Amino acid sequence: MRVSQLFGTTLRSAAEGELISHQLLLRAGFVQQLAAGIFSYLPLGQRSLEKIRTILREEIDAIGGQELSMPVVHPGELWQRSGRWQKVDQTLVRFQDRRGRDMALAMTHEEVVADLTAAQVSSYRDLPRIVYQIQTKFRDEPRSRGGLIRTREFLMKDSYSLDRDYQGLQSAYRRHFRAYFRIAARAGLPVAAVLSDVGMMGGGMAHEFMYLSEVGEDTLIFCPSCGYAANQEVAESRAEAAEVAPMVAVEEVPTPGSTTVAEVAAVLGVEADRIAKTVAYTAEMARGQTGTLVLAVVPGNVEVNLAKLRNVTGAIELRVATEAEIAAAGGVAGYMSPVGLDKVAVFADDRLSRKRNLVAGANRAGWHLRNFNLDRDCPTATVVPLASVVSGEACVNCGHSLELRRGIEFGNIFQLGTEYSQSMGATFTDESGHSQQVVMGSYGIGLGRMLACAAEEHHDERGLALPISLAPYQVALVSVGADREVVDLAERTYTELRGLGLEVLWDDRDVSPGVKFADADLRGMPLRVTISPRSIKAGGAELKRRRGDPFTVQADQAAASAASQVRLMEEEMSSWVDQQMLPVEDLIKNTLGECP
RNA sequence: CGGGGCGUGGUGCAGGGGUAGCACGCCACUUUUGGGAAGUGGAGGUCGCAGGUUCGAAUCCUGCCGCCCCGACCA
Repeated sequence: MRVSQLFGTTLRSAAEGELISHQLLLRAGFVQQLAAGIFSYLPLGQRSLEKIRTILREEIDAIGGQELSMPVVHPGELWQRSGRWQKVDQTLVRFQDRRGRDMALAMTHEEVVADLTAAQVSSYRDLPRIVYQIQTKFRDEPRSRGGLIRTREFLMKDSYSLDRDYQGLQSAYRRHFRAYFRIAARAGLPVAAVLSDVGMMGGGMAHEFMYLSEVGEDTLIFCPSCGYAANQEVAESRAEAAEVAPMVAVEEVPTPGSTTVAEVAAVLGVEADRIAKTVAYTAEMARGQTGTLVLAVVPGNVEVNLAKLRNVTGAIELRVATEAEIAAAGGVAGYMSPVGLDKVAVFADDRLSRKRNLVAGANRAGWHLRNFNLDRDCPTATVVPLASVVSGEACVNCGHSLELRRGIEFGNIFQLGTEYSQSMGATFTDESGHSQQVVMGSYGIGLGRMLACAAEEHHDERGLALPISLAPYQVALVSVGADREVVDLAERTYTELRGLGLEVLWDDRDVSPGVKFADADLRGMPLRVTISPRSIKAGGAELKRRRGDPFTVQADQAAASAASQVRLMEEEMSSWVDQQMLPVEDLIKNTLGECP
């Protein structure tokens, strides 16, 4: 491709966006935004995306995946059958066709896969199978973020495993686990697998693959000693020993004006963790239904974990209750506790049941209670882990002190089980002639996000520095000036490079050399071949890696040398991948157990 | 949805009741050609939208819309 013919230009500056990946992808002319969270991919971005597609196809094919393609528009009836029509909030875009039928834009494809399976699979001989597609999803996120990190319309590789039993599911899960590490490594991304919430997918175990980054939106809990890794949404810590002090009678104490944990702690002279903090939420149990009040009680030094609360309440949406809602239930904002509020569902963090004689609200303005004991004073509470794990708490497995990191979710894997098979009637006949439900797994990777992560990981002050596996072109050919000799050699080298099967972007524009170099760097071209009066005088052509030192090769060897440089970079990449894969088998054994 | 910020040529910005400006980019010609060249000439803007105030609105007022950032959600 000649730059003079390329659709799309580089920009000197970009105002939009905080994230470096967002800015660079805009400036390098990879993407252009159409609306909030909706992007076009320009030819350069499209080529990088195509490389990602190829990696995904190769790796999912390698574990037995078969590519297919499913619709973007689904009949609402399908989602009604699975129950998600009611469960999922506005993230699922609903509309009606001309006949007034409910329709939905695909945000994921479990329903459709299960529906396909119902028709295509009928015998145990038809299992196991893995099917996948690389296709557009639309999720009307409340807020898109960080350029390509979170968009509303995005490309996703989604695969689905179909098995006759849970042992088969384990095997498919494991193969995806391994493949995801390879996929990330081939994109130059170091990732960690963490236990995760199943969210709207339902089902059993789930892992997220996280690219560790300070700009990540997720908080992750790691144990440096035993390798425990979990998203904070589901992370657990080891329980402290129960206190043995005798329970003392409850006593009301005045705390006028003290409505926060810090204020109450100061007034009463206790530590924050000696306070039972009560937070009221309004829980929406189904779409369109009026909310009901639920109380979450946690130690004053930690936060209520909404993912955990959502799971334990079964709510589809939770928001902090208003003062009016609290008052309607008999509570007083700032002085709340579950004591005496019989009609409200109460969920309490298990840490509280091991503590004795705490401070709690008195449900009376200006007053708190001393000597609150969860078991005695609120026996109706559901006691579960409800608070977020914080840095320094003890690992559930080994007791070592836990650490917090930030990460961007690049992919996830879910063990779904038979939930969708059941609602769509995906069954098969086993050897004994009995009908069984197909056991499903679901596995996603966002392509645009993967590109954004790669840009976060691989850049410098000059621009992108994508790994050769993702760069839109392997070689930037830069011709300097319009001398006959230069143009002839450039023309010849361009032809030869392409003849050798290399992807070349020739900057043949009539602009100054500085512009060409700056653009090649900004676009992150892995290898630069410069042909100029100076390089010819020095013996031929100059080769330079994106972050390496330049060297000169003979004119008639320019293409061949460039080709061997490219091959070298590809080999380096693949040995890096091998190195990344070294610990993975042990990791699988440790996190998923011995292979079934 | 709550909070904050911003909407002015392609891009980045200034202006703040009376002529719409700057830089980069773009077009033409000339001179240039190793790290975002120089000169000359030129094209390009319903100042987000609607209403209002005013002799007069990009500017003031009201409402709406859009985008970015922070929170609740996700690949």
